Amino acid sequence: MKPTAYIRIRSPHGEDFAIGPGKAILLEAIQSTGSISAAGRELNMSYRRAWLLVDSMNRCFRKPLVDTAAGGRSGGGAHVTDFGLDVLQRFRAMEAKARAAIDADVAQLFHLLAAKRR
Amino acid sequence: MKPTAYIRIRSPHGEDFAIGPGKAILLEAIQSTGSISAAGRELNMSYRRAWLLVDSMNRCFRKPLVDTAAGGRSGGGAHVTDFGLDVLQRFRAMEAKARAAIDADVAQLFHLLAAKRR
DNA sequence: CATCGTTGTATTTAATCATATATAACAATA
DNA sequence: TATTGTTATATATGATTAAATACAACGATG
Repeated sequence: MKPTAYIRIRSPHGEDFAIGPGKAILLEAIQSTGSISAAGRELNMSYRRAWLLVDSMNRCFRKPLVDTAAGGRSGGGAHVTDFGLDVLQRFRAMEAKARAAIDADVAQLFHLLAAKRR
Repeated sequence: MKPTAYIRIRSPHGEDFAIGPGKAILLEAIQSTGSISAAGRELNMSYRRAWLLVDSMNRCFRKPLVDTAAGGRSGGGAHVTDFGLDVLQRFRAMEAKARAAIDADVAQLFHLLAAKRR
């Protein structure tokens, strides 16, 4: 297993991060499942935790990344807004660029890491 | 205040990170103070926490990044090894490269963030 | 050999975070 | 209007993490 470089963007105000690897995955799970609770189940996290992450994202950015609706035949649901999709794509693009920029360095650093846990 | 992109390197084995922004700052504080406890005081963290971070680094890598000595006139101390300095410089270089690679994207993303906390 | 401040470790206490559980509001549909 | 599964929220319990405290070992020096 290769070492991995993670990047995350801290909001200029507040304490929490605007977006990172975990929130990106959650957005993608909401996209594919159509609800916060289903996404939470898929990612093995409690509904509360998933909701909290969504709420944090929606509050960090100018506009909601996820729109929600309670009620209806299927109980309701959630979907990633166009704005949310834009942010997600930007984040993934940034990840890719950062990774490409330090790929060789990560490989070198790998050789400095201990072979086994100790 | 501008939003900041953080990168950290996860060790290929184990759960903890090999190095990240916090450990880099700690290494620099050990460099300038000559001891783990003084570095901890400078960074407003408990000695235990600072020691735990140092121990984690030393175990993640092939060789110690910090050498320690107990006893002596001044009680003892710690210093960043040549190997540790190499790792630190590599990390700072990776940070700089990653930052340069996504600098423009971070600036754009800034405009998508909420102006005030909400 | 007594002193010094640090390292390394253990133990206890406090604080924080995560999970589990419960429940009201919701709105489309049969 | 009864049913449905979700959203949104509150509360309580458990788990995890962090801090506070204590103390033995260390070794150069006077």
